[in-house]
Amino acid sequence: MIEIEQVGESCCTPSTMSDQEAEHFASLFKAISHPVRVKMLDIIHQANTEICVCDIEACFDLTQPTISHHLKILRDAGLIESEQRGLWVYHRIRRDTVASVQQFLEGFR
Amino acid sequence: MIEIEQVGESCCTPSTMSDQEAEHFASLFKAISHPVRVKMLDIIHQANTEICVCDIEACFDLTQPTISHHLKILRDAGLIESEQRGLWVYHRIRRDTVASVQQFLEGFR
DNA sequence: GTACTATATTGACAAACTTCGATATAGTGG
DNA sequence: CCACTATATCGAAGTTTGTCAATATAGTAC
Repeated sequence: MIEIEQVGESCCTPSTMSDQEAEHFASLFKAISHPVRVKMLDIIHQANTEICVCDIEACFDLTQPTISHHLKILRDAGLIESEQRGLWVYHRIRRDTVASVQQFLEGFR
Repeated sequence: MIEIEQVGESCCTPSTMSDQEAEHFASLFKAISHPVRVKMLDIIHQANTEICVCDIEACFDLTQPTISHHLKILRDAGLIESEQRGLWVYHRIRRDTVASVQQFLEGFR
């Protein structure tokens, strides 16, 4: 359970950000916060909309369940989308989500 | 210990990203991957270069050591910088670091 | 010097994360 | 149907993270 209690009047510089928004973006950042997943995003991006799990596996010294786990985290966060065709599952970046993270950071400049 | 072994020739879509780069940005994302720290960045940004720890404390239902811990994570990641003046420590966003994260994400669009 | 204040550090505990081996699911092809 | 392949899920072990209470540090004011 996360506790972010906004004390309202006693907070001298009230945040314009809701707890929901903070949690939403924190979970997005958490999804990208592992070097394997950072590299996965790059591999998927480089592959240009067509890459399957077995190809991704070949890039890492990790077991298949671990690769599958990291892909699920990226998928659950909405950072990639997956499509099954036959036995293979293909992946691509969700540019809308990446853009929303970028836009969020724009607020801190 | 993190293991990202690039298998070279067997990887059909070689990543253009070095392991170092992946780890660098993963650690930046990790620093922002907690709702308290997301909100802290917003509070510090809203305060416009002048806010001390005790002011930040007032915005959360957390103890002082916990606030100090989260601030240290942001500082170590280079996302904020801190300056002591008398008893107080003031904080501000490091726009260059935020910009570098934005630029990094630009590569995935 | 002492008393006080703001912040940092330490140590402990619970919760979450990462990884693996084992197993399950689901599609293909005989 | 059976054998095979690609991917997902489960369960457990080890590591990391978040939080607190207690304590330390360092600056201010007397």
